[in-house]
Amino acid sequence: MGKRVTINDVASAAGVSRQTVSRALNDKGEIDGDTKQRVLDAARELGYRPSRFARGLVRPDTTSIGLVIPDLLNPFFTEVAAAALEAARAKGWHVVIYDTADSVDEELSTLRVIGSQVDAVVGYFNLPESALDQHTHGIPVVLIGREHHAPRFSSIRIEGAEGVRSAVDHLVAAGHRRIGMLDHAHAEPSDKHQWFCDAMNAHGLVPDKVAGAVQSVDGGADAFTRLLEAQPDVTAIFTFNDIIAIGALRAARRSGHDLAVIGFDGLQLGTVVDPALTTVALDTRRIGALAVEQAARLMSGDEPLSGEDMVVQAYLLLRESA
Amino acid sequence: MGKRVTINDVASAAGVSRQTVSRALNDKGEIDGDTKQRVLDAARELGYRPSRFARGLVRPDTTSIGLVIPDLLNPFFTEVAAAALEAARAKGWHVVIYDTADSVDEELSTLRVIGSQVDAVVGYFNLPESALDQHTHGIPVVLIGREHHAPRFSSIRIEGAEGVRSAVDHLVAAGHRRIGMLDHAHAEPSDKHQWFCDAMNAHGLVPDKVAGAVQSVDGGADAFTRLLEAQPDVTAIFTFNDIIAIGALRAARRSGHDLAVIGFDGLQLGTVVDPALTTVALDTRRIGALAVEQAARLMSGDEPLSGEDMVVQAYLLLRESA
DNA sequence: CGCCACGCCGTGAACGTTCACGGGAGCGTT
DNA sequence: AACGCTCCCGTGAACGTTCACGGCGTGGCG
Repeated sequence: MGKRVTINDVASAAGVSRQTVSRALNDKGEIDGDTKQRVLDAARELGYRPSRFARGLVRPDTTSIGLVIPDLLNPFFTEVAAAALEAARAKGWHVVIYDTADSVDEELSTLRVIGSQVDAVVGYFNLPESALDQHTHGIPVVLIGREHHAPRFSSIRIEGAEGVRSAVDHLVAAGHRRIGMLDHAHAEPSDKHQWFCDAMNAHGLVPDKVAGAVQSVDGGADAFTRLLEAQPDVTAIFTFNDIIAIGALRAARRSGHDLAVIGFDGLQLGTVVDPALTTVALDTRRIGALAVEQAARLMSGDEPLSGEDMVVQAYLLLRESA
Repeated sequence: MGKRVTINDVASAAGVSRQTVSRALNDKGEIDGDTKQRVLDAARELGYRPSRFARGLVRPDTTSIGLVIPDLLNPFFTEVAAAALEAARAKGWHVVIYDTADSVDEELSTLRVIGSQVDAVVGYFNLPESALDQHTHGIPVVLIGREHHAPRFSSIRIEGAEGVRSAVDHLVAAGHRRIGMLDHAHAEPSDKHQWFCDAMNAHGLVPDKVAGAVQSVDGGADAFTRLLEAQPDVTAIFTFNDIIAIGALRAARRSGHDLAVIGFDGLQLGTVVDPALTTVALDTRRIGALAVEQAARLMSGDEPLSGEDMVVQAYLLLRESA
């Protein structure tokens, strides 16, 4: 392993000083055309690459945040990421994206490696707060859709009870009484499941059987058939997210069933399927923007957003599938 | 603007030395439990955040690359990004994602800010190579789907002629003679348009009218109706990408036309629409992996991939829409 | 009592770059 | 000839952190 080639190596190779090399590379003035070319040649010859760390040390004007999401291929998180990217760009920040594949192990290894790379961390975590605290080396953390406790932490609250209630109201008004849910496949039920049960109870209905679904179109189709086997008289279904809903919709159509389906997320994607997906929508742009804003406040020491300013309200988006 | 809080500030506040602070924060041994707690308290009190640059300077074991894409919301680029993320993670690298919104101005401002942040740049650019060279401050650059010339640069070639030929073959074999295309809306025709024309000519057919489409579902629907107005006897359509194809498919269905449609990209998304989209597919995982591999070779000074090793071949993926 | 081992802590150095400043050569002006 | 100006270039210093090393006190063992 050869040592790193530094600016000094280039300097002595070109017969000039560090500063002149710096001038040549950064297109500063105050340098002769010939020497500049000579320096550039020497740099190429030696395979010189400036160290971003040394550069950043001297000009610490750039901040960058780490965005941690479970699955970039899920359009919901893509939308959140795009929104965060945009908000960060407006501040002149950089965004490093990490995909944890919805696995706690990956979260840990991500965290372990994130410390010396970013000034703040924003995203979705399953890890307990103590673990986050320990592996995050003193930088601010913003949790999306989850409570926080440590002072270095903050959060964005996702409030879906009302939106899910509207969805169930809508279903009930249309005459549905047996309503099932396709939840995620994790060990403990999701928030959405709780909201669903509350809404059902408010109508004096008992939630029908719940099936756990892998978060993909096929996973949704799978869970749908399982649910229908166990509970054949279900006439409507609420799902953990739009991807699963689309899978359920496809499975329903192929098996000749005519069910009402309501998803969760409000993805654009829901408009291209047939029938277009009715869904409980979340403003992903707002989520991304709020997350960045929280990180900004945490880093500057300002009072973080609180109360209504840090919650994102879900709402029922009526299309065709219910 | 207060000055930055450094490790020394924390040290004197806690009545210890830098090194002890460092030990406390990084969970090293060789430190007393009480002093460790005292240091941690002082750090929180002062709002201390370690500088990632200073850290990286002493332990330059982490490399990170910048991934530049035109639009993260386009699933094609999302898939490429996810693949690159995965390949980078396997190497222990970090990926900073930049979204240029398909605008040359944004490319420039992105480049301007990227220099001190990453060790290499990978992605899709419209900027001329001279501009890239100038604003990239001496770090390696990998171009996707575009030729390179400068020695610091490299590229991944996208070869679609054969795949598009198969698509046209398939259409012709099914009896289609009047085949139109929905290209992108930029000033000059795309590579895909060229491939399409070549394939048509090989059959002695003349390409039918081409409509420019904004790259969205609605854009595709729009272009479809325009094309059909101008050329009512078209029976099949080839499109610039899957998003546009899906829009065309939807517009066709709604207007009662029964046309064959073939897209380009091979998105997962194509399986959830009805009929499932036949498409000329690209292996996005391979694109992402190759791009990262090229960056690795450029940075280590190894011979970059060349010839067949650096091309991604498109192939016809038959589903239901043609 | 002498010695070594060990736990805890501090000091110089180094990482690679840019900034602020200073200085010399060349040329024109007074 | 002295002065000033412009153009080009080099020298210390600084950025904030970790590493290697050395030092001090305390306790155990021979």
